[in-house]
Amino acid sequence: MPPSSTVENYLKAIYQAEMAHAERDVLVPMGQLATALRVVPGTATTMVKALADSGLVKYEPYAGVRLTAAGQKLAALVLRRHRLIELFLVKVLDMSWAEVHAEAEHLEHAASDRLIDRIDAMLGRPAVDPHGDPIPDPDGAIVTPRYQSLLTCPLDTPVVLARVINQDTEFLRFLENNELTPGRSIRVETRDVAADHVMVRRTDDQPVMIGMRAAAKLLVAPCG
Amino acid sequence: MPPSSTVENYLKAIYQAEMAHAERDVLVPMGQLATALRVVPGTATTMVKALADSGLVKYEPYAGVRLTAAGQKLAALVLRRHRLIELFLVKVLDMSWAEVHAEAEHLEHAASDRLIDRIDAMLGRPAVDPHGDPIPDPDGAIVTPRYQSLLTCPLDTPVVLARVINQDTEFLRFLENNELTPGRSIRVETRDVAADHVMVRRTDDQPVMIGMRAAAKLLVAPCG
DNA sequence: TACTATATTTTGAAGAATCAAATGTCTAAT
DNA sequence: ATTAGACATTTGATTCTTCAAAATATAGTA
Repeated sequence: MPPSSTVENYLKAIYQAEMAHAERDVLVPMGQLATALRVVPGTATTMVKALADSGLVKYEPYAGVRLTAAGQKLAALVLRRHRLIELFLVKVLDMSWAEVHAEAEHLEHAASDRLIDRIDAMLGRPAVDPHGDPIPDPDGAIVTPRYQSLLTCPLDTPVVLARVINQDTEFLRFLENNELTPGRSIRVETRDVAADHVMVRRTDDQPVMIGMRAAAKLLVAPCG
Repeated sequence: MPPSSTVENYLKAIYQAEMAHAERDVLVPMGQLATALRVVPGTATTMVKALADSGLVKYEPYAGVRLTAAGQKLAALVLRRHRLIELFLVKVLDMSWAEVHAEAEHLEHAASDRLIDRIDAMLGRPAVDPHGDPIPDPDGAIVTPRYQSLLTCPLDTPVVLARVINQDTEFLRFLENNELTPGRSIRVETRDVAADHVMVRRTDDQPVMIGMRAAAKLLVAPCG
């Protein structure tokens, strides 16, 4: 039988936690996983042991969990569904950038491969979703460019906003209101570690001030 | 918390079983409900008792079950989601008439009111789905015209196909292949009870032969 | 090294939804 | 009025996912 949506959510969370690190072979600690899934730690332990029995993850007690190849593929396919749905909702149903994440969280478990392929075709086989997150292909393969963030990119150099790694509705609304959406050109004018902020200037010369925690979630590519 | 999809499915099944009768105040027998939901009878009994405790149905032991007003509303809203999704999949995603039912069975439990309203707006607040089933409004109100079927309509009189009460994929494919879809004009030429068939003629003069069981599932309205 | 703080696992229990099979009820025909 | 056969309910068990709280392991500090 197909994986339950609970299983899909665990795999997705592990996948995303692994991706948050540059190094390969990271182990996701149980506590972090439990927090991400909003369950108590014991629940995550129980569930991860079950996933390990199904061969979807490698579980190392007291150390953490890592996806197997099978688990990675399944997780990537969930992400594929999620991201195609998000883009579809924005492009076709004209929903807001900020609200589609929550909607896709539910629909990703209900949409058939058939439907997802239709959506994919209608959108012209897109490479990224509205947040700039890459969309895995039907085999689960995914290309994830390594971007710099607003914290690491060169100062006073035009860059293009490529990806936002934070699905929080309020944060996305803030970005939308300030025209800081993927595709936009900007440059970082100053960084003040003491004040914990980054000063960004848009092409229309409007300045936007962003806290460093938030700035780390905005990824940029060299201009051009 | 919102009703589980299991609860939604029970309510929907009861609603549809009630609708299958012309009389008001029918009691749906447990066996029929169990069959519709593909569970053993005992499961249906257990579940229906829980629904009764939530005030969604009236349960009469050994007699059957009936929706309360609250249950009716919830059921109608599930049907609303289901039918809008079906129509959307056909019109916007160009999916086949025959395949959207199964897809909608899953999506109906995952789509938010927000999304459903978007879809409704995009489709121009339609009154019926691709099978001619009426779409309840956002309050759960529904207008269900009483049609005649191919078994009861006058002979040799042009009528328009209004509704198909059977979601079986193979049957729908058969109808599609024979151009017997809602909106089409036809007339019934002969009925042969002994041979158990009805002979229908399309506007293009092509004859189609249909068994009586199937003919009962095709509802028609007077022409014009 | 011993200790403490933090993270993790274990244990026991719960609710939702299901099944198999035993039991009970109803109806209609003898 | 009895009873066979159909239908419905009950009982006991199972799977999945979760929690609370007790028990245990690990890592860092003194």
